[in-house]
Amino acid sequence: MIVRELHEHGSLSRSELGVRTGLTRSAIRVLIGELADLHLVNEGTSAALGTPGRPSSLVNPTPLGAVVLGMDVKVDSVDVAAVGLGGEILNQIRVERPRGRISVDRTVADLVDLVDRVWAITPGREALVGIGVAVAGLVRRSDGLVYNAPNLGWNEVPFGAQLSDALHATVPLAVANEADMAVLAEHRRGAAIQAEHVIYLSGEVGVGGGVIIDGRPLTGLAGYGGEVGHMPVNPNGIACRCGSYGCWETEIGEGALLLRAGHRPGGGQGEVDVVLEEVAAGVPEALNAVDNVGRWLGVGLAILVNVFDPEIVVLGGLLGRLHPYVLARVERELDRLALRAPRGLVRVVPSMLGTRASLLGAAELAFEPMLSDPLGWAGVRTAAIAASA
Amino acid sequence: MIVRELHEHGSLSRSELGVRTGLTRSAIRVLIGELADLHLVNEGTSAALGTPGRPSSLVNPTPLGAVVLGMDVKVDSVDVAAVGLGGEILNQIRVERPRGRISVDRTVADLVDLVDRVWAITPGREALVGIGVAVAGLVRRSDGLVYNAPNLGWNEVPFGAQLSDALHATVPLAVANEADMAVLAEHRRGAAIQAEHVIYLSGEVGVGGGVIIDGRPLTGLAGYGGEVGHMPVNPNGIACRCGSYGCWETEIGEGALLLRAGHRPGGGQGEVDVVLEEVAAGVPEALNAVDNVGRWLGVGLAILVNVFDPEIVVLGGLLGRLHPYVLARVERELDRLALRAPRGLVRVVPSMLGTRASLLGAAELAFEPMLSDPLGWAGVRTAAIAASA
DNA sequence: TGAGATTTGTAGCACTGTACTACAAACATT
DNA sequence: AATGTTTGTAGTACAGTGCTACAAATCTCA
Repeated sequence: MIVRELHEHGSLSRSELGVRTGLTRSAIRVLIGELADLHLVNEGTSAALGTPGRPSSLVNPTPLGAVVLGMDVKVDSVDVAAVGLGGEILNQIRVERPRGRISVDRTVADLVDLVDRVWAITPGREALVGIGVAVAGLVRRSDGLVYNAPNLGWNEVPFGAQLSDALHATVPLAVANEADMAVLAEHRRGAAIQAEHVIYLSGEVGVGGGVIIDGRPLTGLAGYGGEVGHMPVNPNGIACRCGSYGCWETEIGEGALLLRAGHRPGGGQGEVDVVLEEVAAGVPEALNAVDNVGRWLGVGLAILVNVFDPEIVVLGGLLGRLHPYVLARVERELDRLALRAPRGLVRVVPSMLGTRASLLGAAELAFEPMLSDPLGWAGVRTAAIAASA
Repeated sequence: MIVRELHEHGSLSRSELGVRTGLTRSAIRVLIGELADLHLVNEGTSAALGTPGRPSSLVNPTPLGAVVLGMDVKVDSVDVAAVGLGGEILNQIRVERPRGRISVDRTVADLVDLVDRVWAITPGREALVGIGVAVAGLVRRSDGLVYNAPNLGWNEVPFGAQLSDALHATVPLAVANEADMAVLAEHRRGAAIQAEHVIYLSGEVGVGGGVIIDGRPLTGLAGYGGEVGHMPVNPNGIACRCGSYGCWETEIGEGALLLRAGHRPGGGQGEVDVVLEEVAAGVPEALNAVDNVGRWLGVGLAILVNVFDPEIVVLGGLLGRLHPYVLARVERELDRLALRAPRGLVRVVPSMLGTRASLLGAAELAFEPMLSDPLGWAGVRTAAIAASA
């Protein structure tokens, strides 16, 4: 509990830790001592004052006491970052890659290369406790199988196993869906801090979704949960590349926006930028395209608001950029279509972490095994080092 | 953990309890002793044999060691039952009531009356540990406020407080949505035992939904979660009595079925029975009506399957009765509209508990405070008795 | 039919983790 | 400078669980 509080909230005084965990000063003292011995926390000077009484000493998470690798396989880029305890990005390196089919082997090789480059400039390699990878596709959590990733052209790829082998990983490696990771990051360090019921929508090429319920991520049976992009919302809708019809993505995705705005759908980021400029300039076709996105965004969100009774909806990626232009229309559709009871409790806000959300979320996922049992984890690590010596 | 295992699973041998809880024989022994002193459990004769070794003695939950009242406020009936630890219904009494606006005061009075009648034939009143009430409407969990219950004509009624006062309740009273309770019961004692990811659909007059994720009920921020009946699924759909348009309920609810089958929508159970007979007899209009329900059931379930990645969908109420007639069409729509990954994992089955599901679920909810801390709860009760003496 | 194997319950002891208490330290207030 | 407040420290006590040895109850096999 202590390590988790410090990791998620940042430095806290001993007394604040006592209040948050419910432990007494005695217990806090013993535990902080153990964690300090493991270099997971360190005690700083007294906290800020202003109140009577002896000032409480500040307990900090030691960034280099536990380090993870976060990775993000996006449609047009790949990111690797080393992240320290407390969530600080130690170093991050990105490579841009062309859109379209990109082989698994090539991706694994790129990631291995980026990892080498990150370690070259990052201390604390021996403190590595986990690896997390966000992928824009459907991922089976148990083994990191990528069931399919249309934007990458992958189908049933044992990506987790392949990457773990290539990295000669000696720590847990977890693969998960991009939006699931983004909502985790926004929940802990972004726009949804302190919200326990969060819906996140990522509008990249496709539309992904991530959900936090009661503070816990929704994964579903196998890890395919939260896939809202392919909810059938329009029975009269067009065919979707997923094989279905009238998917939400066909109405609010990048392609739908570009098409309705009179641009070629495959244009990518550059073309989207043009549309956004046109919107700002008041070009009717662009305004109309954005309005259509707003309308269908509202329809789909009405479903999700009824189903989840969330307190906040976070719009990321393209949808985050569109937030100022579509908010009014979205709110109107929600008023019209969602049940009044849950509708009254929800706010729709843009992402705070932007494109880094899924990368940071992958890092958070990588911390989980250690956070759930820091002492046990450290014990195992110490034993392994002792055995190898 | 021990009391919960025994309550949810039924009698278990000591050694089975050890395996399930991870406790050693020593710990089990001490704890069983304490629980036996509180009359929550009792030890029976040796379990069935066939294996070598000393036979393990069987531990039973004592039905009268902890008793709850479960209540169910339905559209055309009200139920009250006394339920013992282990889930056994000790006594249940129902009164039928005409459909339509029924006043809150009248309902409270009916419930108080039924409670008196149940206690008159039920021993163990002093073992009461909680009261749970299922209501066909939107309920705020924190205080039992019924935000609205269209079939009862209630709006923003402080039902929980009112009922608790009228009963002079000295134990926790919780009010919750009918379908949320039904899924709880189906999960613990019905069609979805051992499934950790469950979607339940109740088709009564309206369409309600309940969801279990990772073995835990989805409530949402205030308790309004799981309200799938008013998901907007048909943008071209008709106005719904909730004020929105194209709600799922307008396509798969009782009214939609009756209307399309050429019967008057307000006909109630009797009229539904006629339609089902017509379906069995092969009347084209009725078959067509059922097919339409199947189609839209599939569309909405495709949404839910994508969002939740469940392992089982349980159909209750009217939809449960329709299950054999609509299953094929539902499966076909799922194949067409849902993502292949989660779609492949899900089964669609009828309810096992039928009309008693929400009543049993309400009882389960009532057990929760005691189950989360049986010893503490018993301590409080003992102290209260001592103080009153 | 009886000896050994197997599994379980019992009893006592040890260990771990946390709370409790008293006291010292560091600050604000007056 | 005295007093009150809050926090850290140290020692002790207590509760809960695991461990070990032993007894009890059954099955298996010669």
